[in-house]
Amino acid sequence: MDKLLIIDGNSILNRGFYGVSGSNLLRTKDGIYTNAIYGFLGIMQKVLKEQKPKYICASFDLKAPTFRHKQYAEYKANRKGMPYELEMQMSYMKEILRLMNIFIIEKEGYEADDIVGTIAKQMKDELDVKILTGDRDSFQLVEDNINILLPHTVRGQTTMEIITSEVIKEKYGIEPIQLIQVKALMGDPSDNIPGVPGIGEKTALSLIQKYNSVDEIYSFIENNPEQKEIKGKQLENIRNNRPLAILSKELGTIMINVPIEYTKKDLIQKNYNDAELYELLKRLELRTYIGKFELGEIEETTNEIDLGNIVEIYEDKKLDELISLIKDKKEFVYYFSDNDRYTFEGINEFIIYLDNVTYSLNKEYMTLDKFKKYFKDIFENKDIHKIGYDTKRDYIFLYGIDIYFEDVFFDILIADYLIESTKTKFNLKDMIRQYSSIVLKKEENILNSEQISFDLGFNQEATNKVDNRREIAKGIYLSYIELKNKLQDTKQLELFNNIEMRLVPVLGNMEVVGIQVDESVLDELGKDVDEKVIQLQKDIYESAGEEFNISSPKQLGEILFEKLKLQVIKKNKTGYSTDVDVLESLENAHPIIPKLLEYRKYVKLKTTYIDGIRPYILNNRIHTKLLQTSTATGRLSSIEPNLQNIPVRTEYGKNLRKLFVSKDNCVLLDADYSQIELRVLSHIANDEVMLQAFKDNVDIHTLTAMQVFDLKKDEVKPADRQSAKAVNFGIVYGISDYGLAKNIGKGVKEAKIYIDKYFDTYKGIKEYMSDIITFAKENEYVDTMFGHRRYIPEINSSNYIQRQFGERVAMNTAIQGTAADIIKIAMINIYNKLKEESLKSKLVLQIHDELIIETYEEEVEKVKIILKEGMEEAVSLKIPLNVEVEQGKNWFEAK
DNA sequence: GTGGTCACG
DNA sequence: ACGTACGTGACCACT
Repeated sequence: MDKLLIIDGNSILNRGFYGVSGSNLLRTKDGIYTNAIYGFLGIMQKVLKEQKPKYICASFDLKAPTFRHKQYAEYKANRKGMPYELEMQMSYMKEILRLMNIFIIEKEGYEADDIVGTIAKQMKDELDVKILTGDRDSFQLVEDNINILLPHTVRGQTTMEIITSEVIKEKYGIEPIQLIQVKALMGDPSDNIPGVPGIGEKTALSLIQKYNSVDEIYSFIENNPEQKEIKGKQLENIRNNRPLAILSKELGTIMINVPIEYTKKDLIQKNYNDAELYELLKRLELRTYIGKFELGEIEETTNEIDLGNIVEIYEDKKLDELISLIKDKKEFVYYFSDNDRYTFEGINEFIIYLDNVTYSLNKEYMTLDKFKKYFKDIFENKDIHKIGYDTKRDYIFLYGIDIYFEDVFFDILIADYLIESTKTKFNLKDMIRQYSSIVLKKEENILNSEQISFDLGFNQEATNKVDNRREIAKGIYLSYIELKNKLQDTKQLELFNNIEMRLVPVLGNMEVVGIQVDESVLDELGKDVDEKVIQLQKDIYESAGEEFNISSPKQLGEILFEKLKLQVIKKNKTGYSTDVDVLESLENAHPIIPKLLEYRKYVKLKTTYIDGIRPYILNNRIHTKLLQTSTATGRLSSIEPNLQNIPVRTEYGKNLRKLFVSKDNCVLLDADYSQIELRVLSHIANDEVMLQAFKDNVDIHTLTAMQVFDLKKDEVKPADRQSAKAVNFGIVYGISDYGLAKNIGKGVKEAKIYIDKYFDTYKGIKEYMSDIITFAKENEYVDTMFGHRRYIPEINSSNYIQRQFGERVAMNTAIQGTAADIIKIAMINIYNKLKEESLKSKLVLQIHDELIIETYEEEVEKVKIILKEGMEEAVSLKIPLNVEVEQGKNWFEAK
């Protein structure tokens, strides 16, 4: 049977609007908002690709003064109007659909979902109907030939959940059509459907599962006055609110008889009006979709921008002139066009831009000696301002040829990250387009990734195909101007200059230096782990009575919950959950469980940490990449390999830390902040009680236990302290009773009492949490003490879950982010101090609240002080920061 | 390429 | 009534 795709236009546009909203909503240079359209097309494109429907249509609400009935008018009036930014996108969206020759159905006085319902029911016998909507209310339409495609957008990635009758039955235990009955009872506040007071989803579902419908519930009650199945307050509510239930049922029912006229032929998907569609998408600056909808090969050009001249430098006289011009102007833009940044040979071209002229120094002319002769001074002179993109890469490349690029003036990559810190993927081409409207001619001739790499394998031929030199140079320059203003506007310029830019050489240096490893540790530990894994595998097979892939959650789930009939604790999208929580709660249910837990532990150790790390060892050192632009809070992250999550919590896993050693004549100094996040919180919130506790150096978890559980100091048992610790962590994460309850394995009620007690004790923190949420709701962002800003559009979402998430983020970001800022400052100060004092010891790792320095034996005493004081005195808070320093030949000993 | 799981702060 | 603790990255299975 051919497929028909019916799009609920309003719902999907809404989805697009709230799904695609970064810091500043996507808009064109003429100020047309396009984020909802962007999201709509993204979802639609995905569905078209997956479903390939032969028939297609879309419907939209059309408001009119005619209403279904009087109550409806009131109901409608109560609904929140569309934001202006969304409303203005509606007509463009319809126009795009028209140009795609997609049949649009609207009818005065009817909503999109009613039209969708009507068409679906009318066409279900002839066509395989798929309804694309983000509205769960539409589930009631599902039947054998009608499925719902429900888009989920997570971090810009769209996935489609297919809702069939089976899914509904599985999920709710009722037929799809009965969802109307459920809704009649529970209501829906967001849609102003009242429902029966005191009845929520749980009760409504169980009632319908039992009695099938609202009517049957009422006849049951009436015909059995003696019944005891429904009783008390609930019975009273149901009995007294029959009119509400009936009204709610009516309001919650999607119409399937809207008078609309169309023929099956109207619904056929025809060809797009390519040329016009192309023009419109271009005007809306939605270039990605021009490609995705295959609207031909588009040669985009950059109009109206004066790219300036290009000057090829091929003789020393010209180069001398350029150098003196640079020294005169003291500021220039540069870019290394390359296919391998690790070596000088990998650079194809070096471009410099100033005074609207692009200078090109190509590799035939620019030998290594010449480059060093002319540019070492330039790059090492901090009074000459260098503006670039991904300057940490440049630092590393230049370091390799003995040029020490220690003062970065402006990196547009990092500037862009500060402007949009929730973004994780950056590339030069998009950035230039966004900030300068210059469009690079072809993808292949610039690098796509901002990360440094020791083994980039770019194809050299592709690299020189298109001449984009002026576009890149001018693009970086214009981005710099634009970003500088944005940093100013968002009050982040100081953070950018004093912290982020000064951190670049620190991180570059740490990457180049790397950390020494003793590979024999891996060999020995590997052998041990292998043996354990093999034995455990054997035990598990025996216990299960068959062999299967233990690492497959699917196969494991079948064994545990079908074959061994263990109790299902938790489910996930794909089936049974088998995570630690589940296994631990089944610990005594079957002898296979402890074996599985152990198996998982050893396999993790082997795959991720033993076999996983080995390939990164280069001349006995590991050079992890420290990313400065990957987290929303301002923390760093570590990749290839990740050295910020090396095991420490279990005795056995900890042994891996013996892998990380100091080189000859050195030791590792390891320093970490004690309770930095809580200290930061007490400072920001200005909470007297907690500040005093830190001043007196009392154990904060014990104090919390005393306050929250009403105990005297000697009455606090280790378990109490443990629970109190969880509460403190919870506060930092943005507390919720449910989350806390889950973590400490107690009831939600109990958790709530703890939280109330906590806020009773730490009144300043309570006030701070409520203030920060208010601030975030008003401004849709929060920031750290040093101004690192994070936008939280979710905080005003109409979706409860998203909104709650937004609130937790608001509470957590300033704390986590400020701590991140502080250790960055410490790193900068320590790095510079080591340099100033001509010490050879080097920073080698940062693990969020911990720094490791590979320290020469003769420098230990000096470095210890620099490290400790550098961290403790990074900032001055109302209370001291406490740092503990340890030393050892390896990381295990030094911790 | 995504989801599940698990390592860290 | 609603269903989650905050921030990351790597590995495996599976589609």
